Amino acid sequence: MEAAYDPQRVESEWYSRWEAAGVFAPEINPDGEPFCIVIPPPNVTGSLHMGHALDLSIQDVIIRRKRMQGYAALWLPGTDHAGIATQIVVERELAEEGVDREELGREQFIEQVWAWKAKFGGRITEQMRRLGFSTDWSRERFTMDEGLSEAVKKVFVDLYDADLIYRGNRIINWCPRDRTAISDVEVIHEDETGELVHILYPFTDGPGGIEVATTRVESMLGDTGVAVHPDDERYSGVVGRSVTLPLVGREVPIVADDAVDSDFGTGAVKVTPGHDLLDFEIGQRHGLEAILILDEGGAINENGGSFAGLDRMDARTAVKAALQAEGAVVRVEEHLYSVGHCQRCDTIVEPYLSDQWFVRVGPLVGPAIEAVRSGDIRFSPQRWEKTYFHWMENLRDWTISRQIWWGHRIPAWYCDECGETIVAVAAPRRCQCGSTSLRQDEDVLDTWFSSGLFPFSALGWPEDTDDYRAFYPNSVLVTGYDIISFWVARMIKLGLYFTGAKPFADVVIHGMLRAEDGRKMSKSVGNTVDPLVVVEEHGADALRLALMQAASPGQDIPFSEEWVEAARRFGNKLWNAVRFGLRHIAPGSVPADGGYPERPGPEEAWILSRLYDTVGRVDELLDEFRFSDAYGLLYNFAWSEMFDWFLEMSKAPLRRGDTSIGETVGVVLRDVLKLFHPAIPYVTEELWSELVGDGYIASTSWPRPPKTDGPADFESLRTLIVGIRRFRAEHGLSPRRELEVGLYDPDGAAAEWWNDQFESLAAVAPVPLSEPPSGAPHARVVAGQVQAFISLEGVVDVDAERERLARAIAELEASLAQSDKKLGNPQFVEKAPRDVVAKEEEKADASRARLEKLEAQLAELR
RNA sequence: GGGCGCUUAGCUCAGGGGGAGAGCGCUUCCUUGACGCGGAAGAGGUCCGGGGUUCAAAUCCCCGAGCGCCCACCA
Repeated sequence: MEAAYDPQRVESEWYSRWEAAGVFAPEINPDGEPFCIVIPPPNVTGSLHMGHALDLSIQDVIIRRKRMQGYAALWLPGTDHAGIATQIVVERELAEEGVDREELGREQFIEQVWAWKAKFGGRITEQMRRLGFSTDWSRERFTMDEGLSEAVKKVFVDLYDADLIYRGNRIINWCPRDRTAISDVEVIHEDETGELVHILYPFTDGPGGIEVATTRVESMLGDTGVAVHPDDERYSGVVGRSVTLPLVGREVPIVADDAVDSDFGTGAVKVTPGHDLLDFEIGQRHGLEAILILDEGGAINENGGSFAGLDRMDARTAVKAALQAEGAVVRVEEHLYSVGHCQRCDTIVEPYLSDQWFVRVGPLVGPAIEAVRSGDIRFSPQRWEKTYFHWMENLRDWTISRQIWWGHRIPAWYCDECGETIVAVAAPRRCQCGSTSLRQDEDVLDTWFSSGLFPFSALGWPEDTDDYRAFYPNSVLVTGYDIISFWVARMIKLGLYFTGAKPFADVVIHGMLRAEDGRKMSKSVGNTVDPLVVVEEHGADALRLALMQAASPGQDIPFSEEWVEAARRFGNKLWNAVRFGLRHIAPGSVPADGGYPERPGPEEAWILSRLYDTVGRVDELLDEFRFSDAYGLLYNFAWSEMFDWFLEMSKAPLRRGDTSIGETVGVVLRDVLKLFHPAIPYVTEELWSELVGDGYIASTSWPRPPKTDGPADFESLRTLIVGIRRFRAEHGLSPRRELEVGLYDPDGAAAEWWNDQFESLAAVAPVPLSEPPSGAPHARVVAGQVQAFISLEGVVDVDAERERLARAIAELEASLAQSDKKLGNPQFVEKAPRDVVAKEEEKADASRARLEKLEAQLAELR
């Protein structure tokens, strides 16, 4: 075995061997009970970021453990066509070559995107391989695959037939840069300080006027009314009258509507039905015309008169100036309000009246809420259910059409002759009116429409495939809280509606990875950390273990390279522990499972009992998706107990040629490798090949050590050894300095095996005493009934030891005083549980006994 | 306007009614044949503040402060 741990070397070969051996591809029969996770499909043109690394590391830990536990464990990978995001990327690329999308035309452009996908679509999946994720690539899916596209069409047509999809002329969010509609969840609201401009609209039929206020002054070009609250006495006389718009000259009515908030501003609101949702609704109720004043690129159109051609932001300035020139501006004040930005390109979005397709979500919401409320689907941590409910209960219809080219084209055709709309899976040849002049809708579907089907469409639905039958519903879904509304909620709604079953049983929500300073990682701030760079430096195992240790459920994580370094040191430690083992055990001699000694020696019994306990607790924690707790516990077991104590304790027996303890070293090391394998697959596989050499750790069984009772006197031994070490440290004695130590043991608890350990761990050879020594001064280390007496003669200054003792006595007295106070409280003795009281009594007794001995010793030293 | 989260060691964070923890950093010692990417022994904490419940509160409840996030038709 290589002397030094080199992550890059260790991580270079295993992945292709796992893949070639089909380790990640489950057989439905007879491998066992199915267990399935589908990946949140990343953008096909993207590259792996830290968030992916966290998300996928969690999934790999879950799936690798389940696989080891004997489940037919499927982790299904895939990528998302990511409509707008991908189109933007390809457009930008073409623009650099001087090619314009419009010039190219739709078909050619789409060809270009497919070419782009062919060229770069493998990048992110290669990166996933580098990180060691055990997805079954033989089942890889792409959201625009033929099968998945069929599923999309079927879902669209079925929802249309059920009147759950409709086309309508509504106010939607429009991104002028991307020139498409986007859904509510794709709008990011940010608070910004702008101007609230108060304008006086003069009455048409007389003097005076009505004052309105707006943050988007240019929208007044499209005003077709003014609204006030019906109960607002200030305006009771003006409802029914009309005002004349400055600049525009249009005469518009004053209406009364409940939606108006009398307490805001002047209590009168200008109504722009074409560019505001509330105004649209008011307009509908009062028959006000909706006038569009913006074109698709966000510039003022011909309805804006002399302002036509100006970008909306320039128009804002120009219209305000023109109004001021007319004296129509009453005042201008600063105003904090929230502005919607496009999630993809950060452009300010506009409310925009347009023809779009919508999913009527109302009827889908009830079952989706019930599935979570009843516990059929569980969120973990549970508090994220609140977010889910809150979002579900406040839903508006989902805008699903996008005015872009890359995506699933809407399966709707319009007849040129009669205007009929035909929605069908296959392109219709002729209309019912007989016409063959049919045009397909130009729009494509929101990307999330297809990803919302992924848990079942990726398994072959609507075909009744073996995979669908075996792996649906999925077992677990792992994702960040940022896409609960985009994705999780929609999968639940659509899954329940179309399959009649929940899409998954557990939803594991993790936090966002942040930069070291706690801020969001963002390309524009320039504080992103590329996981592949980290992997190159420290290895995939180190990054993965660091993420798992930091992944406190549902909580954001500031990324810190220090953690990765620490995790890599753990890999190094593990490496060297196995290297130590192999000095005493023949390579390949450790069985792949079992092999626990039937009559373990005391050191072995201790570590086996600790192993048993650790496996039990780790299993509980992992079943509850508490990854950081589980790996924290494992880390401490491996390092503090297995390596620092047991391996050290094994040295003396091994030197004597004790083969039994060698077997135990091998078996426990093997189980440590197994327990860590889901998090750090590479180094554990490499070490497995050295230690066990049989098959792959990736497809072996999860540890199941037998229940073993550790030796009752282990803690006494440990106390004495630590005490002697401490004695040396506090007196500045070299670890090599010989000490005369006598061991007084009235109960005979100090067995023979202790001698080895004293020699090995404390570098002393204790002499058994039949009674406590008298005369010459001694330091004393007390562990229950057993006491170690360290001769002070010629070793340390008696004064120094006296001081040391005095400090120990003071500490002990303080703790004893606390115990006595508790035990002296009758309320405590009566009301506290018996075991708590008993424990406290034990503690007090032990302290008292120890104190007595220390005081006796102090007296001896005078 | 509504909701959620966080506040614990110098730093970054776990924990969650009865012994205050980890990593990193810090101090002292150690060239023992697994590992100095290591070992041993330590120092360091009014668990944000104030009330309450309880025999017992860092932990549960209420109030407050600071920070962060999400949602909302904030003209």
